[in-house]
Amino acid sequence: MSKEKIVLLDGNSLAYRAFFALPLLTNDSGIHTNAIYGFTMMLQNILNEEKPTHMLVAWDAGKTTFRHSTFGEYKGGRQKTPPELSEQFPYMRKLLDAFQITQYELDQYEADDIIGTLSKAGDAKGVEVVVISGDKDLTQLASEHTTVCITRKGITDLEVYTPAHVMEKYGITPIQIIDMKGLMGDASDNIPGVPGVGEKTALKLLKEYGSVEKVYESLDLISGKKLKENLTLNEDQAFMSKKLATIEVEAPVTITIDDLQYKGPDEETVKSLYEELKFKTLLEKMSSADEVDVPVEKIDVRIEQDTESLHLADAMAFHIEMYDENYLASDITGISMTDGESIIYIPIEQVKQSAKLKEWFGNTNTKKYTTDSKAAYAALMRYGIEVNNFDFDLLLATYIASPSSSYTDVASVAKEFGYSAIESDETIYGKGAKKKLPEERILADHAGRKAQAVWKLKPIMEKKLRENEQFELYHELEMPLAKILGKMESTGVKTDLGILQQIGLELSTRLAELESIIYEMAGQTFNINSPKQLGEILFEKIGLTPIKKTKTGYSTAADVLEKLESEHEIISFILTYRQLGKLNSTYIEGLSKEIHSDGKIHTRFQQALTQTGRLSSINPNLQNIPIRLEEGRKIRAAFVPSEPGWIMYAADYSQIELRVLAHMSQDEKMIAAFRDDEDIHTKTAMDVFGVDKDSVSSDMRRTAKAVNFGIVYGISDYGLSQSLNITRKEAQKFIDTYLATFPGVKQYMEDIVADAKLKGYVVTMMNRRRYLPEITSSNFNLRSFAERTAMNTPIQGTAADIIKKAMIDMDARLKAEKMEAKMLLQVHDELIFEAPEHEIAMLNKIVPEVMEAALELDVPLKVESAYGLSWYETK
DNA sequence: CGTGTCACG
DNA sequence: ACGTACGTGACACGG
Repeated sequence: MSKEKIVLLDGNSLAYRAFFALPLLTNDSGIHTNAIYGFTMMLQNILNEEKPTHMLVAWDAGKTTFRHSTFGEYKGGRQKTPPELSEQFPYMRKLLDAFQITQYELDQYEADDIIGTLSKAGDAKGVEVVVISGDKDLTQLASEHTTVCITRKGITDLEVYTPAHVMEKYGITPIQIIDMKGLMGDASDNIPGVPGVGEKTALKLLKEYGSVEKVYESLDLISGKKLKENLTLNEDQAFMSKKLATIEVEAPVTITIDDLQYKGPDEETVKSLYEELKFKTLLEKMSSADEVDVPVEKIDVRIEQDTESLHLADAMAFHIEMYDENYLASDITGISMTDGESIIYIPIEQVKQSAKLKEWFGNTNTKKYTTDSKAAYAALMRYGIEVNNFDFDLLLATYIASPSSSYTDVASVAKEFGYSAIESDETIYGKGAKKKLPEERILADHAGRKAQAVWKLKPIMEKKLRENEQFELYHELEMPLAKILGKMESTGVKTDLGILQQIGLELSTRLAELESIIYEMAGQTFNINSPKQLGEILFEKIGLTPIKKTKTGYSTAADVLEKLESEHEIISFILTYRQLGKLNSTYIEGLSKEIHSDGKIHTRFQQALTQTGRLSSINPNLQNIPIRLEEGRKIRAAFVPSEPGWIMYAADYSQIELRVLAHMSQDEKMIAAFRDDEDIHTKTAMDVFGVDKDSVSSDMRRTAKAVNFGIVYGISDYGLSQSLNITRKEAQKFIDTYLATFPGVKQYMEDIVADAKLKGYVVTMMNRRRYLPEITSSNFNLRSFAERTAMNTPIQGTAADIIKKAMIDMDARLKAEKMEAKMLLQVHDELIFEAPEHEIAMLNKIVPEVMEAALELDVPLKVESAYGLSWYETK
């Protein structure tokens, strides 16, 4: 056991320091976080640097202390604690709890006194003590065993005061600091001292006489008439000031040094708190920094050169090691495998030549456990290896068990579930420009550890999933889907570069025209794409009325500009410029770059990312190709079948979220509307406005549609007012009428929020969970957001469950029918296929059939489909 | 690398 | 009173 080291922190002082050192940061939930953030930084720094065995954070107790009975105006005239800081204290305390650091406060005493008392106790035991504060007064505690660190500028820079340093800096001993304060006073604590005596005079007097008492004993010897007069007149005040500045070292503290043992943070709780506070950098640091400290146990990985004599078990964990995260493009460096006993690593050269390995992966009887089965499937596919019978996927298991934890690499997941021997990929490969391939031995060990982690984590994760009744969701929905998505990604979508370029040419011409018109109207050239410059032109030079502000200046968002259209003719040109610029940069230029040598775009679907169970699409995103405006919609003409004589086929669920809501809420009227196959928005308008079908105006239908959307999103009067451009009062009236019309929906919304408060999470029909810890928060914003999420997630998530199920069924059906048609894309409520023309009739039959039967609800699911020679024509 | 904006469901 | 509709990803800008 190493020597004891006690760190004592002055909580209030450091919190103030952090608060004023950092700008007033607000996280996106609306709470101020600058002091919490700074405090956390300090804390982590201290823990890293000092490595204490014992630790305490002392807080000031209430308003009055024993010092006030000595001097009523003690700390008088001090600014009240700003409310922006006050609101942050509870979080700092929570954070300390999560770090499992002892906190202490004592009625009538300040943090100083607690620290003084405990540091003296430590001194007496001969233990090393480190005191940390932003208040220089504490330097009086410096001694042989006690060092005092005072924050310098910024938040992590500390000045270390040992008795030697105090002597060097002031020429006095630490204990004389008290005398110094007695003579010169302290403006910040409202300690008066002796008028006319500042730091220089005080130090001079102390160097000569030693203490306040000695100074007064030797008054006659002091030179300087004015000084002598001041000292004489303020004798009582000098002694009182000294008393006030003296830190109590015998305060009646009820804890002892043994109570301060520090055993390290509770990582889970710290992490969830960081997540709550949106401390992204600290979150990332947490996983990488901690791993350095983990003693990495030896691992015995055999690098296989001869794979034909290899023995491969019937169930094995494996990991495909790749240099780049994009498994659709990056080369495999090697494969690690384990059967729970030995661990092997097969370099890619051996993998390529091994018939045995290929047989094992393809074998439908051997079970495969891995970190990311979709990546493994797609990557091995490129090497001509087909994988069958995945039986464990760490990425998906983690996602289902805890969707909020963002999965960066195997190391972080493994760590979270108690297996911490893996280094982060960043540690192994380096990052940024320094990223490079390490030598084979290091790579083999690293990959080997991952396979080992998969093996060890399988039973733990499966148990957890079974406990939560999520095993089926994971094993029968997400796992089979992973492979299907892998196929879709590998297949890719054929993209006609010529069409993109042609549209691009037209866009460029029009953009140039718009640009010169805008410059002329503005009377100068400027960067239209810069919100800052655009704001200055519109609201300062031209003098339009600013409607909304952002953190950094004027808002120039489309909804703002639209309100200004009547004020100046430049606005409509800017709006068009923005719209076309977006098409050009994101879709024409962006997509062109993504076309591979096979003439196709291969997006990747993220299956373990969204909080609701939806997929997302990246590199590029094919789930947000324009459709609403005709000019953008034309982009879809570039997405074409990969073979001559084939067609594109698209099928989408009609109103799937509202149908899910009808089912889940069991609202009679809504169920009836869908059963009768009515236009739901028109029906809503009829009921809400109390008119018959023929009297529903297009405006009424539009309003009803917006309210329906609002209901799905977790309605708020403000949100609806924004979308309809009406007042909040009017919006609230619509909501009230709506909920009175659909009492089942009202009941459901109330129940789901109440249930979420009780359980801490909400579930979809297939038992997908979303945890909502903030639903009980006292912060209005956080709580309201969680409440809306509670209403929205079961709906959006169930819709996601349904289409995932449809994709699995669809894949099986295409196979059963021996069709050539290929599923290419999923866009939340629609599926896009390509197929030979002669399969159209069959697709028209089976696609709607399968999609509509994916899950049985109390309302029918309805699918609409279309086909054509490009994605554009599937309308 | 954070912010603003805008594309989709 | 509080100040937002739910879920995503990509691009340009500017410190």
